[in-house]
Amino acid sequence: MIDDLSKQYNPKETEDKWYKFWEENNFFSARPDPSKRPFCIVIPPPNVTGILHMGHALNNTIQDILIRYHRMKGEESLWMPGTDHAGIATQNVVEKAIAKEGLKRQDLGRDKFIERVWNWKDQYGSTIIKQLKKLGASCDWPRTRFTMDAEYSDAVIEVFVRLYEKGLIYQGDYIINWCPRCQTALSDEEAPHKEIHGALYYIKYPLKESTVPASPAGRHSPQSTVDRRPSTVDYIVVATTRPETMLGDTAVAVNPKDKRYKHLVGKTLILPLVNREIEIISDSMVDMKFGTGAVKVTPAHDPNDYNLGLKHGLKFVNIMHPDGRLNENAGDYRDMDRFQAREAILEDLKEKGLLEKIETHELSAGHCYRCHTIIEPYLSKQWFVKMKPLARPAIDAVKNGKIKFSPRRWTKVYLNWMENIQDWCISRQIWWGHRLPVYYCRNCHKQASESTVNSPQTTDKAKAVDCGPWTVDNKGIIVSRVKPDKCPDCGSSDIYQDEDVLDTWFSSWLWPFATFYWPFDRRPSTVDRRQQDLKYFYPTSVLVTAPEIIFFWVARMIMAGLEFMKDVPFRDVYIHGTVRDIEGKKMSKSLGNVIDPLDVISEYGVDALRFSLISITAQGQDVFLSKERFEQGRNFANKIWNAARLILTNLDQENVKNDLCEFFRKEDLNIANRWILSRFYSVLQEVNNLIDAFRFNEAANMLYSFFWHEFCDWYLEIIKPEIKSRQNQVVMFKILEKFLRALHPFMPFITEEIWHKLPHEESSIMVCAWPHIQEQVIDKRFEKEMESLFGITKLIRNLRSQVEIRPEHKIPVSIFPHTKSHAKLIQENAGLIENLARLDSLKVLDTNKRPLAVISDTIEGFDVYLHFSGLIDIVQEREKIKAKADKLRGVIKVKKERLKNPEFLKKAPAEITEKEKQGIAQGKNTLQRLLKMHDELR
RNA sequence: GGGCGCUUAGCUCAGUUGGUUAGAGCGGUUGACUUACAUUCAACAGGUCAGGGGUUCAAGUCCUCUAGCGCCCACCA
Repeated sequence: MIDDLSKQYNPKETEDKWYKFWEENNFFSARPDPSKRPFCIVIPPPNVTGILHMGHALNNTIQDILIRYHRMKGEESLWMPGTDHAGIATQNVVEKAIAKEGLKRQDLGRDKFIERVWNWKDQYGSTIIKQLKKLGASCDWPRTRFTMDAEYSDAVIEVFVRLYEKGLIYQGDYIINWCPRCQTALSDEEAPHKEIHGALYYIKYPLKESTVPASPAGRHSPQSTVDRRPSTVDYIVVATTRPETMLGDTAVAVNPKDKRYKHLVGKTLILPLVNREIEIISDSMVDMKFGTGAVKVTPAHDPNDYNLGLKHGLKFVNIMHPDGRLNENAGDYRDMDRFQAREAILEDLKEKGLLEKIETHELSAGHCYRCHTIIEPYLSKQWFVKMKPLARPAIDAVKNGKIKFSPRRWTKVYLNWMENIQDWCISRQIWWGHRLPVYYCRNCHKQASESTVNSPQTTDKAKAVDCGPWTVDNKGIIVSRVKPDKCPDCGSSDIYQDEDVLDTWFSSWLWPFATFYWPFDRRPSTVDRRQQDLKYFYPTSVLVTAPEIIFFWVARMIMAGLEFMKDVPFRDVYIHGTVRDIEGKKMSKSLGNVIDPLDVISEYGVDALRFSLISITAQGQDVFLSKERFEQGRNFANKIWNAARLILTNLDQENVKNDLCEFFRKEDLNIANRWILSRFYSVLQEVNNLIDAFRFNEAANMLYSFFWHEFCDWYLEIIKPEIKSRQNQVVMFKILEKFLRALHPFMPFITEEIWHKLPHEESSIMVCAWPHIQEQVIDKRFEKEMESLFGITKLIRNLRSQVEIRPEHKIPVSIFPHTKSHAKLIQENAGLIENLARLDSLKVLDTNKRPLAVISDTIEGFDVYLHFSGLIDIVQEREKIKAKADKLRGVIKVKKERLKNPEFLKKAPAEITEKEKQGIAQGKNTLQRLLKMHDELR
């Protein structure tokens, strides 16, 4: 059992083995248990198309730590897994796949295409799950849910119908974010704005009839002073960043206060290239300072202009096909791509002398979050959720602390968004997703199919509506959980379903309860057990996620939870940082700066990946990664492995077998054992607090430095000479065993592997109890005393190193302890120091009279004399001592001044003043000794 | 245009509610194959905590201003 321990830890031999073992034993399974507290995390469902990246690795490691920790603490801990159907992303992936066969989705037709997506999902959809298993994720896998499962879809439909019935879902024609490549509407969140280097084009719009200017109006560029002398105004200059939209202009607007244009309001312009007559209107929305102060109004292609259009009763001229080409309303530019048309239009304007100038202009435009195409603001009929009523309780829940964000600063981000929330466009013109439970009676609602302009099958019929707003006519619209047989109004059976599907996030926002099969009434057979599950685990405990999906998902889950469950979906939201490369760039495939977690796993091991990732993730700060970072984790695993080897090869299992729970009486323990026990439980206490506060990196680093620097470097070295003593056997075994438990959530595989080599009762470390704090063994005095002995040891090592005494050369050392208790400490532990500092002998002096031929130093409570007769650089030594003394003098001076300050004495707490006093006394003492040494050294 | 974060050792970063002489990992220098580990051990070097001003007995930590970097949000054509 012991001989097979190799010198190096080999993760490959353990990882798959133990994962299989855990799964086979159902250790990840959680069931409602009234005798235990529930702890539940729902996984942020990765896309079915997903491949594990560092963001997943970090996110899921944190969740696994929490789950394993709470499980060991005796809470019934459920980690609910699943995947997201990720409408657009998945559709894009499958479209790419069939493109290799030369097919478009339209060639297959809707049903065949959907079938292909399901096939694809069956074949590749479990990749990400397998990878999460590789990471060690202890999810309750048999519960795995998919947002397109039949039962999950029931929840989606239920929610749609309820919201519709409550008047919170409506259909209407609005300007939405349109991706011409994906050919679907997007929500505002799915169209993030990015800076682009654009231009501001100044275009002349001729007046139908020239007028004499009342003032030098009509010329607006401040620079143009030379050529400004038209006696008449025969045009107005407008500035635009998207000249191609001029084809859809139906007005030019100016500010009513703008003196330059006051006399022109109401006059008619001739829209160049199109020769449409358009009116000059006035509206306070227009910013006089921007551009020329005159703005072209394109109600069908700009959200602001849309509002102006409604307000002033303007025409809405749609000039674009859904794929971004211009339509028949664009005249000569018909069928050109929107950017191609821009060039052509500019060319033509220039030729006609109507392009006054072009300025470079930085602007930001929405980009499709799936394909990065520039978004087109596009007028179309879509479905929306009214958000304000849902937001109100969700704001309250965070404000009154029912939900807490960590780090706290995200609260503000959340509240800011919530308080300015806009209605949510939820219909998508793609095929992969939940069909809207909306049906139309062809008889009552003749126009319905025609107004769904974006539906791929519909013709690209241009939309030139005379005026708005459109009355939303609900007649003939049937929103229903099941397809109705006939129209409730007219009785017609000519009924068809809306072609659109729902935004993916419209299913994700139900995740914390839909994964528990809510609503139950639709599947009565399994109601009882499932209801119990939901009741027991909802609200869930913690949501762990990245900042970029606070709006997409977190905020919406809170709203859905409060609306449908009447309770928050989770109590804590832990937001971790974004994983970036070493230059601070976001890791992405296109940048080619990706570090693949699977590569790291095969090179360093899962535990190394997890530990390194966690230890460098400060709370909420972004993570900057390079591959070398994983060496620390690998080295730590190796260190643990080798410490275990040492212990196992020296452990007489009889010593610990029969009395696993027995501790020696405290008084009988030697100082090293007392010390390490005290340290372990001190550290454990901290670790508990840190995990509870989501400070995982600090917890991990605390365990690291305890194990490496205290347990291995000092403790094991101390007991090594007497490693066979029964007391040492029991304590070293105990500490190792408890430490492995505490480390298990961070490094599950190596801890399990070693656990099985130790004498043990439980079948797996992951079902062991989290170590209970033994407060009675925590003793700060012993910790201090031990530190003194370490201090002396270090001081001797330092002196040896200064005079280059070879390690194998044992030398005599004398110590003068300043007090009786110090003397006692040294006398009792002389052997220990002799060993640690490789001494020939350690003599305790009763006077600090300096022996001959020594170098010496002093630390708190002790003078240490190293007997050495060789040559040393006396000048250098004296300088070192002097420098030390000078520094100390400075410290003493500062402290003295502090103590002289009446304000300090009055206001500082007693313990601080006391500390200062002690500090001075000790400092003086040490200083005196240093000076003495300095003088004697010659 | 708002909001947030960062600036601490050569590099990458920790640093809870303000309280001894500011820490870690990596890197550097020196020495060591000490029978658990060279993925190791020991020792050393290295910091005006971005800059200015303020609050306080006490500031890396709180306030304010400035500079640089980064992120998020926003309908200025």
